Amino acid sequence: MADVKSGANPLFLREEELRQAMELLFFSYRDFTAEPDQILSHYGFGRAHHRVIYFVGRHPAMTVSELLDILRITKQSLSRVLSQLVREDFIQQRPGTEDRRQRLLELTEKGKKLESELIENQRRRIARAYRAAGADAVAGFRTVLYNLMDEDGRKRFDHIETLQPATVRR
Amino acid sequence: MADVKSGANPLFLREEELRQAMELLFFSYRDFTAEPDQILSHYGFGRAHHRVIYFVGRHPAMTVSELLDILRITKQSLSRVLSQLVREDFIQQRPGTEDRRQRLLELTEKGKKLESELIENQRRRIARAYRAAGADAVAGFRTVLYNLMDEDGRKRFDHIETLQPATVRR
DNA sequence: TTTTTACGTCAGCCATATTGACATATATAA
DNA sequence: TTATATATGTCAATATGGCTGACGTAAAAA
Repeated sequence: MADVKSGANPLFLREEELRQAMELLFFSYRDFTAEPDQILSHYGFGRAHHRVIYFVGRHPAMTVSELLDILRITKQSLSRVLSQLVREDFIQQRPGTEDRRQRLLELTEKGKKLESELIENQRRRIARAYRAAGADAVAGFRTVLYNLMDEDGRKRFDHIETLQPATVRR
Repeated sequence: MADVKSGANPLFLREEELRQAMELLFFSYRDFTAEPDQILSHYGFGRAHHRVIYFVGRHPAMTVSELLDILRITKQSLSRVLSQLVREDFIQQRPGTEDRRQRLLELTEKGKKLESELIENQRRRIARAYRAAGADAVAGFRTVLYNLMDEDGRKRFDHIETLQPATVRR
């Protein structure tokens, strides 16, 4: 109770701190994905569909390659999920204007509706956690997750100034 | 640069903050599990084996029911993975002393070696992130993840005073 | 003694990932 | 122009890790 930071000195990462971090990640991720998984199962979809819907919603006119790069799966794996989403009219494809080999991906209205349903669910959870934890904690949460990523993945967030090392440590 | 907390006011969870949280979780978890997955594949194991090894290592003499409760999978699913680990001498079982129906689970020496290998890998990543983020950020990271969990999962951490709401918010 | 609990197992199904091989259309470089 | 590289798709086979349902055994508890 005395010292909020007692277990957090990174220079002395003791067994308990280490395990605590691993378990917090495991359990929070488990719970974070459980409800969307539930929703998706009503549509006969799984977590893979969620990821595709999410990133296409995030980056309209995304190409297949970009999506593969984000998801880090093979095109064969993506193909099954993506073509299912296209077939059932959640996502639509159109040829690229500059490069007509590309299939630019967009959510249809139906896709946007599902996207909202999934996002709203997670929004509630995140809002609750952020509110309970407070603004300073949220900043710390974002900074640690950012640094947990590979160099490569961190680039994706480089436009966000509050995540940059220089601005984060006072 | 000006305001570290600019994007973190939980009362106004804007689209960008929401998406940022979702993506930080997705990418950091993806990268956090990628290397262990690599190691495990050398043994012909997957992430499911990792989870079993981890929690048995964490709680020696754990029963099968406790493990099922943590992992939230069916006993049939666990059975395949667990019996493989027992067969290949990573985990050993012994009857409970009080209740002889139970099979108490323990890591063998071989199991402990694999556990260390996996933990050491993640320790480096966590240590790096903690060091880069700083102690305050670490406290925030832990607090947010804690609150992201279901009520139920949070109980697992209730013995850790630095995660309790009263002590976390000044 | 009966019922419940802890655990295991068999059989079959499904989702999601993999690798390898091959095809097509289009862009780009020689 | 021709050759090569790229973006995408698809077929086939395989593996992992979930699931449900059914059934069985040993031991605890009522």
